[in-house]
Amino acid sequence: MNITSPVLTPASVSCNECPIKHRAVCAYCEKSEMAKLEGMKSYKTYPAGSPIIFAGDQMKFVGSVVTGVARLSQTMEDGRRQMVGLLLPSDFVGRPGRTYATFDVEATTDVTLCRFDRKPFEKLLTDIPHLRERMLEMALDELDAAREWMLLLGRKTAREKIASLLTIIARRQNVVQTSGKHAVVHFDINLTREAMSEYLGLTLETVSRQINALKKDNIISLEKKRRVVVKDFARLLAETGDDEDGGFLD
Amino acid sequence: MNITSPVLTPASVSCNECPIKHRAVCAYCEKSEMAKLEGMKSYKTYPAGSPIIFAGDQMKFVGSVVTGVARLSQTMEDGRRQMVGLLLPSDFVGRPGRTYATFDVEATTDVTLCRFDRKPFEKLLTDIPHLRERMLEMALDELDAAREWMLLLGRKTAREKIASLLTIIARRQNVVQTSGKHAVVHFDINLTREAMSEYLGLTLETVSRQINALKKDNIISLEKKRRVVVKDFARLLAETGDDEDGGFLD
DNA sequence: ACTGGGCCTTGATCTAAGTCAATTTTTTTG
DNA sequence: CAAAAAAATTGACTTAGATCAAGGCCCAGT
Repeated sequence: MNITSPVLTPASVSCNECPIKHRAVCAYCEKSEMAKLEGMKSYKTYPAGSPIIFAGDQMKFVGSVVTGVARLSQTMEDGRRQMVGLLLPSDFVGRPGRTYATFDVEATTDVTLCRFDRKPFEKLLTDIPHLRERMLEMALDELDAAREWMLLLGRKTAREKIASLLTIIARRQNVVQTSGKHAVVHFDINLTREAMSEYLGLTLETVSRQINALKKDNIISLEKKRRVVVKDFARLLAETGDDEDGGFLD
Repeated sequence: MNITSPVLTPASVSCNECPIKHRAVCAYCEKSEMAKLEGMKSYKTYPAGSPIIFAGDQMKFVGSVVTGVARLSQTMEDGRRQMVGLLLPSDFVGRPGRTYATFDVEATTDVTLCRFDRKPFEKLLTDIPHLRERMLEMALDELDAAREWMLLLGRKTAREKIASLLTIIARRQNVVQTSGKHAVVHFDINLTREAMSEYLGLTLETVSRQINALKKDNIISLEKKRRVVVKDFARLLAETGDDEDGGFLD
């Protein structure tokens, strides 16, 4: 579902041709280091909607998302759910140093993971500085993202939340050119209204209403419910409540 | 203000006697490594209420909170504010590898930082594996905390938010013995109602009402507005909406 | 082509938390 | 110690978003 290129199968991909090699944990590794990882890795594909890890489970492996979209979420006893991570290709799954999972991970679209057994991976993490270096960088980036997300959850209105989500998804898919701020831009949101509501701390009805409000205000339009056309990206940005262009610094 | 022991002054403390040496970034360093850090460090004390760093500022230093409480927050153009980090002793301030600050940092109580110039510190981070190792661990812990916080912001009711905040503060001050779950426990919240509201994504009026509701329901009582007595910790925990005892795993 | 089941939309109503506006309590300081 | 400032409470009222409840749409499979 929504995987454009053919699904990768276990033994078929060498790290050389890996689509995420420049952004994943292994990004800084040298040839000899890659060889070690290559020897340990295995691919696994999870169908859309299926669980990858349950909170509380023992965590036997860690790995990188190669294709597809996965989500990290938390569930309360009475069923309230909050997404706490949106995992796209190159994002890391699992926390080295922890035996049990703290959050649920599930496949939103079909997801292929490049997996490593946790214990041996942890060993490599101490042996290969490049790996730890990249891991730290990724953790700090995620922390920054989590903090932006906290502002969204704590202070933004429903409309601002939707505009922010669309902006985030557009940015992560690299469909926005830094130049053409006013450009028309289109992309798929690989999330149901319900998944969006779990991301944003809203109900799915509110998500639906706000998306349609943005449509009525002529800021976006929809092709096929999950495909969004942003008529004027700058206007969408203005609706997020964030200052300026997002203030990209360093 | 609320600093129990005498305020540290710049040259007076050797790393040997540092109160946070077992939990700070430097926790895993060996003697020779500590010597390098010792040569670079300097203390600075910020009075309660004063800014430590503004978002957008150039980040000249990084460091650890030695005493006091600081907060990391984000402000929207129209003044809405959300706290995105609560920094207690041993917590790290600043993000290595970033030239400009993304968030505001300000002193909530008087705060003493153990500071390092950013550039030389980054150099040490690549030279001393122990430093990077601890840094990664701390970043991952903060990420987990941020994700719990996201659940709080996105899905919890005002009452659950207050109960959660009190629980978090009590835990961080180590006043809760894992054994005596039903024990009476008292501690200070070094935060104004407004600061609490910024933490929780509420207004200060709602914070006040909910604290008084918990008081009326005989779950807590107050001495001096900022000092809380939890009558029965297990009951407070039940009010957080989290499952069980917080499910401490590994 | 028909039908069943996910999704999604839309309307009516409800409510938790926000807003506005005084007080009261506590802390600071001259 | 009194006065001023800061923080906290409390009440009355409003509102954004939740909840409850139909329907509609769009494909996947027979």
